[in-house]
Amino acid sequence: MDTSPVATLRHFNRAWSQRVGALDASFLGSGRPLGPSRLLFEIGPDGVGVRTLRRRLGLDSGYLSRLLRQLEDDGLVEVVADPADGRRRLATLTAKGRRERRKVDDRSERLARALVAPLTQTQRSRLDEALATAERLLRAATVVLEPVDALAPEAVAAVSSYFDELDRRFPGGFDPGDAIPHDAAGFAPPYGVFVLARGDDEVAACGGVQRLPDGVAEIKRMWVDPAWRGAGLGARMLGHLEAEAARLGHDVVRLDTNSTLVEAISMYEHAGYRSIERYNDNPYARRWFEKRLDGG
Amino acid sequence: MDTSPVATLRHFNRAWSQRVGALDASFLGSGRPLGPSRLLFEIGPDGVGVRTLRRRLGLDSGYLSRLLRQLEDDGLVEVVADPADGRRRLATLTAKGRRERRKVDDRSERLARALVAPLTQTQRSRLDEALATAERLLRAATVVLEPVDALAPEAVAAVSSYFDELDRRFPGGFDPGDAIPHDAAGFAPPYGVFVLARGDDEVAACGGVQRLPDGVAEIKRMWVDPAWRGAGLGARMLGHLEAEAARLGHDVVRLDTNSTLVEAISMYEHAGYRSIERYNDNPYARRWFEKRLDGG
DNA sequence: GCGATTCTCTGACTACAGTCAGAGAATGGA
DNA sequence: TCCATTCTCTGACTGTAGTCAGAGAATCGC
Repeated sequence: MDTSPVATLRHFNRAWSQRVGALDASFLGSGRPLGPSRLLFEIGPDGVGVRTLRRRLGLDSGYLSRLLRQLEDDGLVEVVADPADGRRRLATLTAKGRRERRKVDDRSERLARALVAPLTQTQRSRLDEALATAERLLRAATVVLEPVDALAPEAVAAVSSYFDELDRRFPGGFDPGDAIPHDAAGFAPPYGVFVLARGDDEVAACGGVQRLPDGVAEIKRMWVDPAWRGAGLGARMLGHLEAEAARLGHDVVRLDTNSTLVEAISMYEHAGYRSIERYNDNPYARRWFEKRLDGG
Repeated sequence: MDTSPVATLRHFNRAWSQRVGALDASFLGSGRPLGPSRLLFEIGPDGVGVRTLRRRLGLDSGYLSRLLRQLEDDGLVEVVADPADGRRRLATLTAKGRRERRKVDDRSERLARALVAPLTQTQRSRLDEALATAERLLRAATVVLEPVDALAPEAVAAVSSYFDELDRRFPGGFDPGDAIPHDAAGFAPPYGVFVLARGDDEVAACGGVQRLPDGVAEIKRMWVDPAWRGAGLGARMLGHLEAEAARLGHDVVRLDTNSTLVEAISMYEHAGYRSIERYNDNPYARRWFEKRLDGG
């Protein structure tokens, strides 16, 4: 039933935080409070902008500033102005900071190791698989879909990744031409929409709806980042775009695809799309699909 | 490899605490800090001893006392002296406290529900299964085995549960007679040992080693609590008892069992035991096994 | 019955996490 | 060039979590 995963989730949460919460508390063992330790981790070996840190850790700017100052006083990080924009500042680890970070890392690693030590090899693989599955699903569950301007930098980046993938997968490659600016007009309200799926501050998927000349809706540029595949994000995006199309007043959606994209084709068929005749002159398309939104 | 579950574990921990840590923080939404909220939960509908609370939550006695006082002032709990022992105190929820507890519970439930809401039914079941598997394995991994006196209350309770199970499973029932006090002598050092597996403050499994009249070691009273089965605890206990036998100077161990206990038999065979002739006059035994500890 | 022990409570702290308001430098757009 | 905005930092707070020492009542073991 529906209640089961919820109960399991809550139950698991208690068990987990009792046992493995120790992995966080391990930061404490380093003689440094949690805040600075997490920060040390998040800065990473290559340094990062203060602004990014603030967003990633969800900290108050004043608080973060003080934490950084503390680490700086201990000689673990260096904070310098961003040469590209004097308002921003960049934090990097010093040699001492990198050592310290490794120490905390080792500590956490040892704790994790000790935790699984009593398990047999088989049980460890089962645990590994279970946690990986759970994480993938949880990550996918917390992805949020939101409409954006098709020319917003993140949108452009996502579509470019999509085109790059097409170029790698199509036997003859793929030439986008001026597709991005050309699409943008079609994805703009009130006749279309472009949607980004965001998780962990990353773009996980994208897709858009536009109106074909004959008034029917078309779904285009649907793409899921490889790192996010296998958790039903494609189907969710598809459903979301269909709902958007319906909201825009359509009761039929179409889409085209290339025979190479077998996962996509099976997803469309699974979602109730049926094959139709060529409805456009897209030179890369080999298959055309249509779905009635009222369930017909 | 060995490193993989460790990496997954640590990775999962980050993802989990970022997303689902919200389930804890949800306590905060009740206008009450985490400490008192957790306490409200742990007291439960039936009330509980303060001492138990302290152990379960791992709190300082002074701190706990203050937390309880706070909840008492809010009219949520009542703390009264234990009639059986005037030093101890018992905490119970008032009607208002029960309402408040339910409110927090609902809140957490809703959050968990919202978390899995974007997933399809199939994905939810997969998540459910993955989390349940992970929890079972983690619980098993944190079980600790330790030698105890065979007449300690927990040991007696465990063996009694074992006998009860035999009585239910054997076609003709099982009569323990004076087995418990009789065993105790054999399990006592220096010739024997009795081991309890403890997890979550519960007894998860038990088992003992004693010396047969002919000088060979015998493993007896091995039992895993039904709630803890399916995570390899039996095999772990068996291995542990073999190691204990070796430590006591033996290089051969024997054990007997009833044909009804099929899981046990397959575990013994899997662990390298081979069937032998009857070596004792146990009226309930139908199968007898032996294993050389040096690997022969 | 008496001393040692167990159990809870009080007082006096400390450290950590985080918020809020506002100042000041750098930048971008009209 | 100037005004609004962005970004970081400082000062002044608040609340929560938790520790430590010790007092006082009840109980246990002899």
